[in-house]
Amino acid sequence: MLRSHTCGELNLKNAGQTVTLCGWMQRSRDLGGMTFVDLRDRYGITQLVFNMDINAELCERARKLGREFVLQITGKVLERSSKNAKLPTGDIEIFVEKLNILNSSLTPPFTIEEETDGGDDLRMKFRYLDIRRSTVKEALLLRAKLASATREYLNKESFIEVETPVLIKSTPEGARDFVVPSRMNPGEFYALPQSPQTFKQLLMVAGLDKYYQLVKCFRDEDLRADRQPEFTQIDCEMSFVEQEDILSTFEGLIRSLFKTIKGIELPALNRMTYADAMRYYGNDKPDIRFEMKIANLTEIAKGKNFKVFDEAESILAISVPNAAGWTRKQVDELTDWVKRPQIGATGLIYLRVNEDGSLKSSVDKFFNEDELKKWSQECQSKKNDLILVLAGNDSKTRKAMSELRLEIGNRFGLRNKESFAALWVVDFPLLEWSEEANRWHAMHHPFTSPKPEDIQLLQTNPGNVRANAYDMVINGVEVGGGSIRIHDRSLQQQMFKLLGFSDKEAQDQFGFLMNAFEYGAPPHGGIAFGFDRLCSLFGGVDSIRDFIAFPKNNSGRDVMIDSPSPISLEQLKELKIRVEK
RNA sequence: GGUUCGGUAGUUCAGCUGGUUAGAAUACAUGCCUGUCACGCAUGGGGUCGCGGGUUCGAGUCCCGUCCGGACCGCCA
Repeated sequence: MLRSHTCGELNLKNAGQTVTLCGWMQRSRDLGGMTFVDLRDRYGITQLVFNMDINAELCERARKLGREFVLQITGKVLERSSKNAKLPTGDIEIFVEKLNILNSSLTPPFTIEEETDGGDDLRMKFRYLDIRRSTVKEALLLRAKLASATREYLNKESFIEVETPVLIKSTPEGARDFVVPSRMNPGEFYALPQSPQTFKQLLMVAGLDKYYQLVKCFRDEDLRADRQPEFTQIDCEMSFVEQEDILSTFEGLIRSLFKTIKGIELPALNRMTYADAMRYYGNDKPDIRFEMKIANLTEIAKGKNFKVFDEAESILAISVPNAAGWTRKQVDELTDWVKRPQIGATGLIYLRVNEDGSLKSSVDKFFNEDELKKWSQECQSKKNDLILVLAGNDSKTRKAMSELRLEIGNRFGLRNKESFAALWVVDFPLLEWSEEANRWHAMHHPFTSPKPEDIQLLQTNPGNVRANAYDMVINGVEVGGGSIRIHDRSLQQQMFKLLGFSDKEAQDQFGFLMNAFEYGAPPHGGIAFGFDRLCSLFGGVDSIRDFIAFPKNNSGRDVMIDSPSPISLEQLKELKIRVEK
C-alpha cells in the first residue's frame, strides 16, 4: 500500500502518529515562511504544512506543486493551532517530512470545486476530472448505495437476479431500437433491448418465480435532461400474483429505500385511478405535493355568448390560493407563458375572488356575478384566490392546465425537493388510438392483461378496456410502471390482432413467447423502475446526468470518447454494409 | 422534425441605438508575506469575438447560412 490512511479519517486521536497519505493537491496557500497544502482523495481533505525554518528545501518544493499533482507524503499528525470547523479533519494537520510527487498534472480546464466554473460540455469532455468534484462523486456514491439497498431488499424477499441477453431481436412496437449488425449473418441485425420484458416473462414460465435485474436498457429516441439513450432499470417479475401483491411488494421496496438511504418514513401510498389523475391533474403522473386540483367549468360557462368558451370542447380552471393580489402585469406575463408553443394555450382568463367576497374577472362583459359565483363554487375557491381558466380542445387544454398548475407550484415554492409525495396510478386504459398509424396502440405494452371484467369490451369498445397496469409516481415523476401480464396464448393472440398484427407477424415476432405460454405459463406480473430517475429524485436534482458516470449529451454523443464515430471501410465490408453519403 | 436560448481570454461572463487600443472575475506565471483554509498584496502574459457569406466608410454588435451546446415540444409501447 502506498498509504497508511485516507485524507478523510485523521483527527485529534491520531495526534503524534506518523502517517503516509496519497492524494491530489486541491490548492496551496503560500504564506512565505510557511506553506499549506490541501490534499484531497475520495474520502476528504487533509491539510499539509511545510515550514521554511524547519525544512527549507522541502518547503521550496511544496511551493512549486501545481493543482491536481498526485502526491504521496509522510509526516506527523499535529493538532492545529487554528482549527477549521468546516472540515472533519480540521483539528489536525500533517507536518510533512517526506514529499513524493507520484505524478504531475496539467492545469485543469475548470476548477475542481463543489461549485465549478466549468460548463456542461467541458465537464463532460473531462468527465474524469468532473468526477473528482464532490458533487458528482456524491451522486455516484448515492447511486451505489441505492443499488446495493435495492439488491439487499429484493434478495431478502427471495428474488433471484438473472442476467438476460443484450443482443436480442428488433420488434416494431414501442421505441426505436438500437441495432447491431451481425457479421456472421450478413444483412441481419440484433437489437439492443428496450427492456428485458419478454425474457423475464419466459423466466416466469421457467419457474424462477421471483426475478429481478439491475439492467441497462436502450432506446433510440431523442433525449432530455432526464432521458439517456442507455439507462438502467430495476426490472422485476413475480409469478402467482395479482396486482395487489405487486403493489405491496414494491411499495415495500421504495419505502425501504427511503428509510435506509434518506431516513424518511414514507407513508403508505395512495391509489389514484388514471381517470381521476387526468380529471384532477390533467396528467397521468400527478405531483400531489400540493392540491390545486383542476375544476371543470364546461357545463356552467358555456352558452353566454362568449365565443372562446362556446367553441371550446372543455373549459378548465384552477384556483390559486392567495394570488388575488397579482397585478395585471403578473397575469399578463403568465398569459404569455401559457401561449408559448410548448404550452400552446390561446389565452388565459382570470377571476379574482377578493377579500370582501366580490368577484372581478377578465370576462365581466359576458358573465354576471351569479354566474361567476358558480365558477368559484365549482373551483371551491376561498377568499383571495385567483381562478385561472383555459379553454379549447379537451386533451390539449388539460395538458396545458397541468403545465400551468406545475408552474404555479414552482412559483409558490410548493415543490420542495426534500418532501416526497408518492402514489400509485392504477387502472390505465389498455389501448390508445393512434391517429398517425390509424390503429390501436398498447398504452403500456402488448403483454399487459386487460381487467377480466373488461375483456368482453375488447371486441366492441377497445378504448374503454382498462388494463391491470400501474405506475408509481413520486413528486410528479414516473419512477416505475408495470402490469399483470397475459399468460394465455389465445388472449395474447387476440391482443396482437387488435394491435394490427397479422397472425404471421405475431408468430414471427413473438411466437417464442406464445409458444412458451402453451407449456404451463403461470399467472405473472411485474414492474420496472427507472433507476437513474430514482437516483436523481433521491439526490434532489432534476437531471439524471450526474448520476451516470459517463453520460451522453443531448444529441446522444459521448463528447469524451467522441462517439458515435464512423467505422473503417474494412469493418463495413466485413459486415456487408454500405453507407449512404 | 420543430420551438427557444446561448457560443467573446484556460474558465464563467459583461460588452447599450454599429464607432478609437474588446473588459471583469477567476485561473495561470513571477515577486512579497510564518497560521492560512475561497489567505492577502503587487506585477505580468493571455483573444481568429464558433465558422462562412452579406449590408456598411466601419461589424463582437445588424442580416442570411452553417456548425456546436443547453432547455423544451413532437417522439419515448
